Amino acid sequence: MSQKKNEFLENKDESKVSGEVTDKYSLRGRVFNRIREDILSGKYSENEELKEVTIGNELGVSRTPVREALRQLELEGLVNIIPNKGAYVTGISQKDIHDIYVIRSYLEGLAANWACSTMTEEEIDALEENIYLSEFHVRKGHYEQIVELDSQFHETLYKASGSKILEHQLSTYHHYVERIRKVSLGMEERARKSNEEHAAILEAIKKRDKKLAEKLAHAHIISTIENLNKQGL
Amino acid sequence: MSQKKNEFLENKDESKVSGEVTDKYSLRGRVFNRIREDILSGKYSENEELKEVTIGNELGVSRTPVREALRQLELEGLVNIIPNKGAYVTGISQKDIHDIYVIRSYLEGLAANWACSTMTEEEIDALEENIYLSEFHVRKGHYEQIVELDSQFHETLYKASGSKILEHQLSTYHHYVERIRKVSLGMEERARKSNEEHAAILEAIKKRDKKLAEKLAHAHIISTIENLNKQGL
DNA sequence: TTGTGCATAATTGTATACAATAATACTCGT
DNA sequence: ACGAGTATTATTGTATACAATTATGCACAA
Repeated sequence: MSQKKNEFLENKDESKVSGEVTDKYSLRGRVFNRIREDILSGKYSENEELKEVTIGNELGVSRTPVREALRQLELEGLVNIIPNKGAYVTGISQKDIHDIYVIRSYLEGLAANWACSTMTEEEIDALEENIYLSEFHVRKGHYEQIVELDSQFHETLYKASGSKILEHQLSTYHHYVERIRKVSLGMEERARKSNEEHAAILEAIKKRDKKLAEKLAHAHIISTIENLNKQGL
Repeated sequence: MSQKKNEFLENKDESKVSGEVTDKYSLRGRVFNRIREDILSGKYSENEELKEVTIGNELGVSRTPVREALRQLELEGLVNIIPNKGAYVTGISQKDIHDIYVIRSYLEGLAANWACSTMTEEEIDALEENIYLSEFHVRKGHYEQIVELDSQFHETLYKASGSKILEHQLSTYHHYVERIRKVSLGMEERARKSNEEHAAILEAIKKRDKKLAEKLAHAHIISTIENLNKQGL
């Protein structure tokens, strides 16, 4: 075998994004994330066949981790596996992304509603700090940090909802549209407005006003959708 | 090895439930369904460790299909895998079930709303037949068929929503609570009422009245929750 | 030329072998 | 008796071998 010093086998640390399910430090986990990334980024085209040996060779690993990764991606809906035939890229369309945001608008509302009952003081403090910090980075134009803080805000909210199921689902969607979020928050105008909306949501939760919190969280995502439309996404 | 004629290896046909992701005819698919069933039915207790070889021996298969199944179950949230340690049963609590129904109440509403734009004549016909047939089986007390028709009704609605994402998610939840649904629809009173609600939802969709369809579909699931509470679930 | 059938190759499905890691038990000194 | 350190075992992680299935190509007849 060519033994071509594959950097994939070395690269053990990536930015730790919250809400991860798959193990980042096993080969399977890394193959999983890699393929997912490649699908979401459009490296693979719709309906393209993903062959276990080919991917394995590209990444310098055997079929085993690749197979496991593909099976998991099937459950995420990113690949379609036809038994005894192969794994085919499903990809996600513009409409899919739109649908995810609409679904999220309901579920984030629900999370905010539930969080009114279950959010702890520590979580409130964490969100206040998040908003404060984010304000700073927006002024400075630190987009990397803005995106990370946005992730943290939402993940904290999900956890604070007190529902394992809801948290799991929202995390999945949130990660799904990670790429899109980076573009969206790349506009200063939107980043600022988004943070203001976060602040309003937190205020409602602090007052334990379920209806208001739900409405604001819902509106926050709708507002994101409108922004995406403006950007032609 | 003991070679104890394991019936698991023979049993190739099970009731074909719609919305299935995993292949029922591969070993992996059958192991997956079996473990899921065992977790949902309470055969495994919370936090119990699932060892690959043990399960493999019980089912008369090697570790490979078991591993793949466990990795998939991790994504469904039914097991928690700690790298290099093991797979532990997460199970789903009463609260989880309740949460799923609340989430579904929103998403089924959304599905009904969207279906107003996208449902075809064929789908409408199928649902009308479904309701008509279901009426018959309710009168006769054929609970097996009632549950199957209920599944079909909802799966058709999901598909008619025209959203791959929404369909996928609702199917997953729907299957998650399959066991519960059987109990719920086992009450004649509820089975009858449920079918009436289906009819009302379909009428709204036929009139392409999005708001009404959404409201009725939402209420249908809420109504189911209330029924479950009545049954002490 | 076209299409059918068979041989061959490519690919997935499953089992097993080997490697790495974590859990357990044991030894030995105090 | 007790604990630290180490050897042993158990278990998971990955690679490879073999089996089953599907795709491909070629021969050959109409």
